[in-house]
Amino acid sequence: MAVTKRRSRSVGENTADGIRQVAMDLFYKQGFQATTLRHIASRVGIQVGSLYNHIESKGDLLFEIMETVMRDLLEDQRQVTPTPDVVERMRLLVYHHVKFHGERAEEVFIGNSELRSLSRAQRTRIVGLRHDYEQVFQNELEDGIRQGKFLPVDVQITAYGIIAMTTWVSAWYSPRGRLSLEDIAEIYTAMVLRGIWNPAAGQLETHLRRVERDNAKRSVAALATTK
Amino acid sequence: MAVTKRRSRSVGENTADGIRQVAMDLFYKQGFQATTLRHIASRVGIQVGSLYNHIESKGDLLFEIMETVMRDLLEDQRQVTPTPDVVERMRLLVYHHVKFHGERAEEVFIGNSELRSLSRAQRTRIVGLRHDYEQVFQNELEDGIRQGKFLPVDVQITAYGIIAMTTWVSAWYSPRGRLSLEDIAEIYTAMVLRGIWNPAAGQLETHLRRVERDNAKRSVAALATTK
DNA sequence: AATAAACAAACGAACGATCGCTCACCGCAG
DNA sequence: CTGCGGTGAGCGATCGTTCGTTTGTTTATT
Repeated sequence: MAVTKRRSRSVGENTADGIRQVAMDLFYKQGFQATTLRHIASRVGIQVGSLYNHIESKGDLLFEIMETVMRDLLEDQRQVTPTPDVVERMRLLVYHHVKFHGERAEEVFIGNSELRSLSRAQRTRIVGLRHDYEQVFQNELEDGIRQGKFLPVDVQITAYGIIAMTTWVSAWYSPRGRLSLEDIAEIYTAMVLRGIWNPAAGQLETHLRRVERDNAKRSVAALATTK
Repeated sequence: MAVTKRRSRSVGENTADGIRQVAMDLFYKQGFQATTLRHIASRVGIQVGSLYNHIESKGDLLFEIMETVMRDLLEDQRQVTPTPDVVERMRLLVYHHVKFHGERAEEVFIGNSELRSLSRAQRTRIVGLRHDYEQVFQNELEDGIRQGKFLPVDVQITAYGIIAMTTWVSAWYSPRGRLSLEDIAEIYTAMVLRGIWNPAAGQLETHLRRVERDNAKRSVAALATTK
């Protein structure tokens, strides 16, 4: 059986994709600056110089990863915005945000921690996308306040808080953890809505019935085991 | 007027403190890996080699900064824990957390973003301190739930959320911003307490009266200007 | 079908720059 | 005159990047 000295073109599906995959993993685990092109190349199974057949530069590789995830995040958000009811819309915004940040934790974490490693132009681009994304939360808050469904909170600070709380999921979530991503998403969804809900607009609980039941079950179980 | 070739010992109060100050600023703005000892030395006004009269190594400099801020944070937290009422205690925990993270945004931001740059032993130490700090939030949540004041939420996920939301203040807060740090702290305090408050325990508003009034004022003003 | 030209992609050595860190030396304050 | 805290040169390592060369495969020509 002859050992092919050079990988056949059809064997390894796509070297460029492999590079991005490996880079994502290493950027996530070690950070951008601490990750070496030689390390990436080694994991891909090629030499350093060969990377440049597929990438423009190390910085460009980072930018590509960050732009891709931000675009996908905005795309995911757009699926929610047509929802007619503002409460349900906000609920879905939070829910989708948590799910996205759990499912694509690596990319999203890089996007949130490596802004500094981008060039000025690249950073401007990414920050712009992030701003568009955050603006949707602020707009929905304003809409809910105008309708009397939400308390007259400060929309900017509140939006920052909601996004920060749910974005941090990407830093600790593990698929092998105690709770499913859907559980976590519903916990935060309920917490957020309760935090901004205007009691004068009636009962919030109809929006959250399933969450209530699940939380109660879990809490009882937890208290039982820790006692 | 004679130019002193070498800085007098009494002029610059303390070189070691200056190094820590400069390092903190640069680690905050550029990240640890991207910050050069030559850059630090230049800003301090000395040569690279002279740094080693005051520091053990670059990595040790980072660790010192992170350990100091974590110790101070825990110290700040301990001032709150004797508060008898669990609701007021939680309120103060959040309030203090926000204020600390605004006032010492640079250090705290470094502590949250440069864990990867520490050695294994150093990281273990810092993560341990962080765990102790977070555990207090979980304990207070459990206490409040047991007393029926808080809803039976998942204490771990909820604590993570509260801490994440309020820690992120360190990433965007500016003393020259629209709101004072006290305003921001009260906004998040109210949001958190509403998010976990058990309606069966009565009205929460007595705990938040001042916040309500301020928020309402601000919101009316905001709507008036954006219309 | 056999051959040749074209091409994409990998190799491997090297470049210049820069990094953290060391060290022999020195000058001023106490 | 002792020693703390500077200087400034330089060490070895490593970084991102470049480039001439080689290799396997595809496409075109005979």
